[in-house]
Amino acid sequence: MTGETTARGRNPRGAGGRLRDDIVAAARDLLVEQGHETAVTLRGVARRVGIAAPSIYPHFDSPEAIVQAVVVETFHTLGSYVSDAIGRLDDPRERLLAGCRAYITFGIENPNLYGLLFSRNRQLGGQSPEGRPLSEEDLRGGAFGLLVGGVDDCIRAGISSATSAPATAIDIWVAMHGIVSLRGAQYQMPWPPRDVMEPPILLALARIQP
Amino acid sequence: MTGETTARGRNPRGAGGRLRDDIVAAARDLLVEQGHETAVTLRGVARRVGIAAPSIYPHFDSPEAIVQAVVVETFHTLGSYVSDAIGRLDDPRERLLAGCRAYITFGIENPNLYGLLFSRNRQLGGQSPEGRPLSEEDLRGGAFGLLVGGVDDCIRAGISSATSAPATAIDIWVAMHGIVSLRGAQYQMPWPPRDVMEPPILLALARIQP
DNA sequence: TGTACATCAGTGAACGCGCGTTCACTGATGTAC
DNA sequence: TGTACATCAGTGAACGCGCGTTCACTGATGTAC
Repeated sequence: MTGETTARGRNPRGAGGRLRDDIVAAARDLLVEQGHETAVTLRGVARRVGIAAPSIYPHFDSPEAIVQAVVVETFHTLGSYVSDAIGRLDDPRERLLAGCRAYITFGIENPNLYGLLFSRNRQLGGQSPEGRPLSEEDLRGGAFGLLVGGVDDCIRAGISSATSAPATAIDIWVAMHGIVSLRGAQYQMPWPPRDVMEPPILLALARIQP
Repeated sequence: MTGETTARGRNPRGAGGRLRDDIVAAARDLLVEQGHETAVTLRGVARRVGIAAPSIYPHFDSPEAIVQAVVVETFHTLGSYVSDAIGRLDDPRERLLAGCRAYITFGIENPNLYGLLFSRNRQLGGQSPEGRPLSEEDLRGGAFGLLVGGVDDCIRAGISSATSAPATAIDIWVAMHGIVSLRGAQYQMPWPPRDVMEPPILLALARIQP
């Protein structure tokens, strides 16, 4: 995530794909800094990368397609982030809490990218005019899939009294999403420290006795 | 909330303020339809109202100021909506559930306006370049204040084991916000019916035994 | 080994559009005398 | 009761800007013969 405008030479033959990566990285940087989807303009991205505006067309049909590429990348990043956090833990309760904590941390540390993932009119398979729809796989195989698995492990271990892992995962997900969104947007609220606020919410919704 | 472009005559003397209301209504309509804050352009609003673009300046310094007026209006609408829902109920548990249900209903039925209220860079007192900051009063006296009161009533009635009404209200608020945001954005998810999903979440977070 | 050619990875100028903003103005209506 | 004037509630034309998109082009590099 460098994001500086650097002098760049022409790519060697066969490495035209490098420019594609540079374009996505520049768009990501613009989104991180500006926050708004409208910050990603074709000319703005080109300036950032250090190329002429029309040079983007061989790689992306529209600015929206560039944003979509950032969305796909960010879903993968978020999934890896959560996956890494629970990777070396055994206890199902600890795994669940650690995964949720990682999810929320990612959202708080990357509020603009996180907001992009779940903004209206950007849903899985939905409205976006050009971008290819995200498959259910993109979500199921990602952070949400890990959450369902984490809840299921707690149910099987007998520490959660929940009856449906997917329904319980949805409960937890909406709470995590609310925490991320509102902490990011309403930073003037007297928020309790995360370690005080989050575990009771998560355990209550996971139907785990504290 | 009419929103049609109508022929309009000049306002009589002393009624210049009417145009202000028309401008805010047009901006609200654009936000409802388009969803994005960038849909509110000075020229677009003027077209919608049926006036020349410069005629907006005596009433608003910038498009952002128009959006801010919609935000203020919407906060009041949301507060009234919740207030009406709990108005004729006595039982504290019923009042809390009814108020929460109304909040979520407002959000689901007005997803774009709701999203505007809590979008990043639009927080109480924050970043917006021109708009006057929302006072704490705007929130405290509104829906969030009612929520704190509702939780407090349940604690005093002995049906909630929560120890802090404000902290518990925050827990409930983030969950409601998550429900509204994600139901609006991710309509492909297999959402349970609201009556099945919401009360258990709200009661669990309110620390009320079911 | 040379050389003509194709391809790749872009460039630079130009276009039309909607935008925010400015400026001088217009014409109805109330008010002072 | 008339009339000059101030004010209110706007208008219309023009500007410069950044945008997406198009078009013909350029120059390095690999490849066929």
